[in-house]
Amino acid sequence: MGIAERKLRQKENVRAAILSAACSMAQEEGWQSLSIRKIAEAIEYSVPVIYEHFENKEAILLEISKEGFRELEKKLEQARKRSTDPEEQLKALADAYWNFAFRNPEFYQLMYGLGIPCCGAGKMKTEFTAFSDLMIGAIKAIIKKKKSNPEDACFKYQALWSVLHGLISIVMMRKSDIADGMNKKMMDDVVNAFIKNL
Amino acid sequence: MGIAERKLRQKENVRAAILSAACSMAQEEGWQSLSIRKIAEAIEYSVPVIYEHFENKEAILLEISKEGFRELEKKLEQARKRSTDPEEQLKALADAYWNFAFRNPEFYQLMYGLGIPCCGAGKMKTEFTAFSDLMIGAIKAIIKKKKSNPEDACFKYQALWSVLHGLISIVMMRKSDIADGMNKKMMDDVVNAFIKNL
DNA sequence: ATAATTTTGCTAACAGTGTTAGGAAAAAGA
DNA sequence: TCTTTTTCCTAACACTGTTAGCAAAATTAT
Repeated sequence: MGIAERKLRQKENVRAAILSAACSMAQEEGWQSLSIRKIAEAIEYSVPVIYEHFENKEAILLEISKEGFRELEKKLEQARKRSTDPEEQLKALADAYWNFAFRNPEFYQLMYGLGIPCCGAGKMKTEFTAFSDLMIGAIKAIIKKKKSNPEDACFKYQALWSVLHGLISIVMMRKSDIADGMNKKMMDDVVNAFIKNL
Repeated sequence: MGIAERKLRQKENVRAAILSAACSMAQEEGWQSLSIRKIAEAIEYSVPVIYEHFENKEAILLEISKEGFRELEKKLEQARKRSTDPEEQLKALADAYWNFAFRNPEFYQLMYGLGIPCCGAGKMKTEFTAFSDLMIGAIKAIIKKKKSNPEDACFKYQALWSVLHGLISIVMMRKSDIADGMNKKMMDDVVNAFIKNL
């Protein structure tokens, strides 16, 4: 009897519809404006049906997040295959990583827990400037001492800032998902290597 | 007549109480569980009073975020002053930056828009492993080709990951607050420099 | 001191959120 | 055909941010 199978298939369809609706809604309006009720309306079912497929909203987002990781991995795998030279491979990997992030910003934000509603976009220029001045000052002094190219100061600062913030935010948001190794000692090593290379 | 001044002072007190209550509540339970009603209860006023001091919830968070930047800048300034050698200064700056982030995680999260409720902590190990395998593979191959120290592969991978994610998330969340310069071209430069130093 | 006016701060509501209890209708099996 | 199971909805609960409208208190003017 194929009845049970048809039912299972239908159930699977509803589940897929939930994820698909959540995805496209997030892509259009961002995660903040995604609600269970809107999903229910989109899939033309009532709200409790959603809870038959997912324990709660977080479970839906978790699933989509995992889908994001799978998609990213696929892109990275494709990129790696484009060359046999490891240097080219690494460049292609970084390239694919960047492209994935900015072609699927909603996915990326979900995957790394980015996106508290209120970060005051456009209203923090002075704050960031004050911070960059401090860092660039020290970097320029080191460059001068080493007689390296002073033009690089700004670029070097941005690289250092990125690595600091990246490391911190990965450890802060994903501590329980990553290997130990990533910690303060690692940051010290990175900073030392950075200085050595100025 | 000091009446007007007293009133102004009282009003300022309420405003400060709002910010203080919001801060300590966030530190205890995180930003997600902070609500206007809870703030109102904490300062022993009714809800609409809060809206006489702040346009909306976002304005409160924005203010606290700015306070965070000021605090961070203060710590960085102190760190810089501890030495006259620029290399020591830069190390101290990075150190202070890290410490600020992990001593005030709520602040840091607010400042960089970290912290969507549902990032599925602890449930993404396999996903991250798949990603790291790809990157470490390429890195190890380059190291082998260059006959560098193979022990460094893991550390190098973490550094590259950090800088990629840091750069992306800064650009993604704070594009309108930072100087241009930070873009894909910059990432390419960073990756090239990284490869050169393997 | 009394009356008018402003300021202050409240209650109560609106529209939205995630989540769940309980029951009606439809489908399947006996 | 009757019983049982599955499916799915309405309605509610306890929250959320936000605001309209009103009562009481404080200030100012008469």
